[in-house]
Amino acid sequence: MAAKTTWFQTTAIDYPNSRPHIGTAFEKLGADVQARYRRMEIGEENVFFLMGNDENTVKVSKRAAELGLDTQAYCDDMARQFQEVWKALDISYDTFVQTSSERHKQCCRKFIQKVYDNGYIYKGEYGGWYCDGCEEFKSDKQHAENAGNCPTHRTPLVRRSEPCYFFKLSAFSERLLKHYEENPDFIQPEIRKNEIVSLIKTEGLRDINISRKGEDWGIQIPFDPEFTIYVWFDALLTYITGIGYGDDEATFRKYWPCDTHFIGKDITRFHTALWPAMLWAAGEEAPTKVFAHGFVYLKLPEKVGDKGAGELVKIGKTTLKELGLEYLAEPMEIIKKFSAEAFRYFFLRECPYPGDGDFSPERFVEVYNSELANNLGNLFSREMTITWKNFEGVFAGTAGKVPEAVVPGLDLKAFVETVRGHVEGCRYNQALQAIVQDFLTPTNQYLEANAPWKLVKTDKDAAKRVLFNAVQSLRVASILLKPFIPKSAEAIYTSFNFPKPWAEVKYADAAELLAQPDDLRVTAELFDGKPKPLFPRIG
RNA sequence: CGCGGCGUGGAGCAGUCCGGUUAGCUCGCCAGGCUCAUAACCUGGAGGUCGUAGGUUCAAAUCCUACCGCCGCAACCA
Repeated sequence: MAAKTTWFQTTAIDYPNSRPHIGTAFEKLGADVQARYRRMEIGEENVFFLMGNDENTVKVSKRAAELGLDTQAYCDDMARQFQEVWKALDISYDTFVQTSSERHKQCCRKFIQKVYDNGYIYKGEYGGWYCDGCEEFKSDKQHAENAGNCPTHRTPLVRRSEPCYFFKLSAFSERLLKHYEENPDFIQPEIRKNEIVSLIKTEGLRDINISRKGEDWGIQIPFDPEFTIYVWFDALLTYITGIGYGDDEATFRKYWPCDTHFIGKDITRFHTALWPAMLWAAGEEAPTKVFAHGFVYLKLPEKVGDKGAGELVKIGKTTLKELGLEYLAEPMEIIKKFSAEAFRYFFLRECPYPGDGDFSPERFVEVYNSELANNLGNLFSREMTITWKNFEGVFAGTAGKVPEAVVPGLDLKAFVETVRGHVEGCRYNQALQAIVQDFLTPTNQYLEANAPWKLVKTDKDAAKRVLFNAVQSLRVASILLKPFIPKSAEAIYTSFNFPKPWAEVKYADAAELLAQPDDLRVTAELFDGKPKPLFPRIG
């Protein structure tokens, strides 16, 4: 089988009816680590990371109307705000698609036309509970739970049916099940796959209504302009319009099929059932993998202990604002208060990407202080300082010398492979745990056991060797940490004259201890013989 | 019987799929050490009948059954 030499990944596109919160940030972070890792391994030019906003929904136009804004202007401003947050978090996306963009609309129409021409779309009638106030259909569940009334307007819902277009999703049940079976990694983690399989087996798939009538916001259906395209049918297409489907065939063919769609676990069924079916209906391949990550829940101290999902601004009956903690729902505030690197590290270390995780201010400080400040940051500081004090930052005579291993019993190659496996499997927390516990902590122990600050008084060369060896741990760790905390990792790596340029390091470079042509030396700028703390302690 | 997750020393977790060395790790706590370092780092210690009750087995946190408690999702909230 021909190996694909490119890597294409996406995150779910977000509704811009409110600003991004830590939950959405969590998804982008996990995806960003993967993109950065892939770029290290196969080169910048072969990786494409797509993100975007999902704007063609009635909710967005309503929100804009509430604010008295033009819908498009509102969308553009939200897109700007979203990207501001993603940039502050160092999310390294290559393109940001707005579904209200002309290119997306055109490509979308081409796609739906194709599906229509292929006979997978037919006209029918859709019936449901309708609210005149909301101008939308409510689910049977909402109808039942609110005694037949609209939950917001408190007026009776009326049974209404209207013509619409259906997509023949039901025609793909068998093919989907077969696809899951033949591609066991298609849906990750496995738990989500089991859910979908049992869902299809027990409930089957029904044809879905992919049109809305009489909306002025959205994408018109090319073969019947009275209708607009149902948001999901349009949103999913972002993943292909963003890489040129319908107008840049070469780029599209270079990257499709998608290597991984990163999504939240709640929208698994859209991505693993509807989406492949849509693609097949248009004669395209299904994506290679869909990774459904877990959610982050705010965990607040004491009585407020209620976990809030989704709308994170609301915790049970209390709002964050009332608690004076509103900044917690705003990634920007956390970044400003601490740092993007700290934000990245915390979520990636603390919350298992495949499962759910908690965010609490106390835990945030704890993880930051113990692992970033006390362990990694302090290790960096002590090595730099001793080296500077005793050798003016130069390890004279180490040119051509191969460093010795500092962690007893650790097979470096195997260790790097373990970390690599965790990264590729999106088990970021385990990757970080391994780096800290199995590598950085033992390096601190190595320094303690060999006490170069003492040894330097009796055997200066021996002390130099110890430090020279220990510096390698910083090199190895910085390479392994590059996808996670890019800026800090770079700061560590470039504090020495390691021969390989930072932009070119790969995970494989971390697996070997090699001699370098010049004497190793400290190149970082020091202040009074000390480096600037990488991670100042909090509190 | 809608679907799924969780319950392991004070807190947060790993281990459970493929039962078997003294049940690991982080934080906290106590006592030492060290003093190169961001009051950091290192060593040692106290603290757990692994939700409950049964069952299988030479042997169970790990497999089976029942029960209790907590939580999330349920087709446009990541």
